Amino acid sequence: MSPRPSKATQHNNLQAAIKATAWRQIGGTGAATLSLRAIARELGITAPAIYNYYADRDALVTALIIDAYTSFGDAQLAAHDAVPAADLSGRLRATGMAYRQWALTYPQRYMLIFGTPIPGYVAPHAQTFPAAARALGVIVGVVEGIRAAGRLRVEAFPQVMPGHEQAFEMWRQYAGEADILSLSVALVIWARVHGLVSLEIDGSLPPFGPGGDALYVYEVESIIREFIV
Amino acid sequence: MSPRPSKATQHNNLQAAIKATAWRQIGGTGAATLSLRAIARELGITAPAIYNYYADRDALVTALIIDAYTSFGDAQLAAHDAVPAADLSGRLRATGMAYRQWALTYPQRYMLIFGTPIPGYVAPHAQTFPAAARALGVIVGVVEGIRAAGRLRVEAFPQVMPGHEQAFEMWRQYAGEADILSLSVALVIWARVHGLVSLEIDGSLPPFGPGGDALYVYEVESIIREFIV
DNA sequence: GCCGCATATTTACAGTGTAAATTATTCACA
DNA sequence: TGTGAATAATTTACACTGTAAATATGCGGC
Repeated sequence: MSPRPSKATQHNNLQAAIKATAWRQIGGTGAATLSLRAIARELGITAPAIYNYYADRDALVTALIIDAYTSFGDAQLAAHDAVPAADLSGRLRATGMAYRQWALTYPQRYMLIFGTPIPGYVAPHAQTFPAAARALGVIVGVVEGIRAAGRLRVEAFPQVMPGHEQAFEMWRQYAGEADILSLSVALVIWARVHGLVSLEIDGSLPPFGPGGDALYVYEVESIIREFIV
Repeated sequence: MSPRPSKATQHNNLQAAIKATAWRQIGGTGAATLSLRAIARELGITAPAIYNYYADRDALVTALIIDAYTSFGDAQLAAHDAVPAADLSGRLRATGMAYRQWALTYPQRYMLIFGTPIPGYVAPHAQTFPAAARALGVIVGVVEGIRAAGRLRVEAFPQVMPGHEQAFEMWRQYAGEADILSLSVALVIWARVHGLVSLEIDGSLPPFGPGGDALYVYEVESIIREFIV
């Protein structure tokens, strides 16, 4: 085989094909067993060829994580937009339910985002942050909407440690203007749904109710009752 | 070097030494980069020698997870026993705070338990369950104490899906007698603290309050207010 | 004294990511 | 149109990984 294939036999977009194949393998055996050589094998090329498109395996994983966040954000935005802005609790409920639904539909993507799928890999927050903020910013926006309407119930809610407000500045930049209180409350809501969902995906939770989602529904309703006045 | 070292130069307890070395490496570079060969190198033996003590790498990891759960359980029990049984909210607060404290003290152990540290490794729940139930059973016991005192506030709390009660039978067996409602409530409490702690360990949360623990304290107090009447 | 078991070593194999050198194709410009 | 540079792949090589198989040595019991 010639070192450089003629344009006819060449993948028109190898960069995308590599990512697509990676997703297929992740969907099968999980993100942990992702292998550059296996991807290359499936694409009929050799492993080092991938280095023309991704600096190393970590760069590929980072691209996958960003894709996953984008897919996640799409689901969040769709749920958000399906409810009229006036229905504050409806939007919180819709985005909350969509959070779990997306995670259960794409458990591998969820673990790719929130787990530590690859040995030695640490997510470069600087690169993934925009996509992450877009996705998680939806809930932030919902909470901000509640606060702007004067219906956010919080008393003595803790404030971020002095000197660490900068962590929230990035959020504002990517997720739209939002009060620091809204951001803080959104964080704790995020933590609650994330806790339940990650345990469920891990198989540590038995299903509740006839649909298996009763515990999650209970928690979402509990969040609505606690934070919306 | 002789295939079998004379008893003088031999480790008196190689099984334990292997585990200890593994812990040291995990404490350094994290659980992801754990390597049998590196452990052997550090102990001055060859890698296959480890197979005399652990069937394969997964078996070693499983032993480490059980150890981590045991350490975790010790911390939970210590916090539990430090508060008199009559102080229901005090016990819930103490175990809740100890949960985060242990996780921040041993983040690698926490990730070993709740993450997916090794490629292709899936925790054999059947083996880890006893140690896990001992640790997580402390909160179950606290909630059961609240319920037995008639001070558990729940309304319309969801019930486990019909046919899945068996998942709770195991809990009862290892974590002591407890009402199925107490187990269910303990699960959702567990999910809440786990959500916050895992995000904090992941670096996704900025510190709150002067001590950095204000958001967690807020959540624990919120749990106490919500579930104790 | 010898046999057998336990405990290691050596060797080997199939993987992995990735660096370096090489080669063929394609494109831009004189 | 021809030539040189850039591009996109190859082959080769290295240092790892877990682990299976065969082998050798130390030690305790008959």
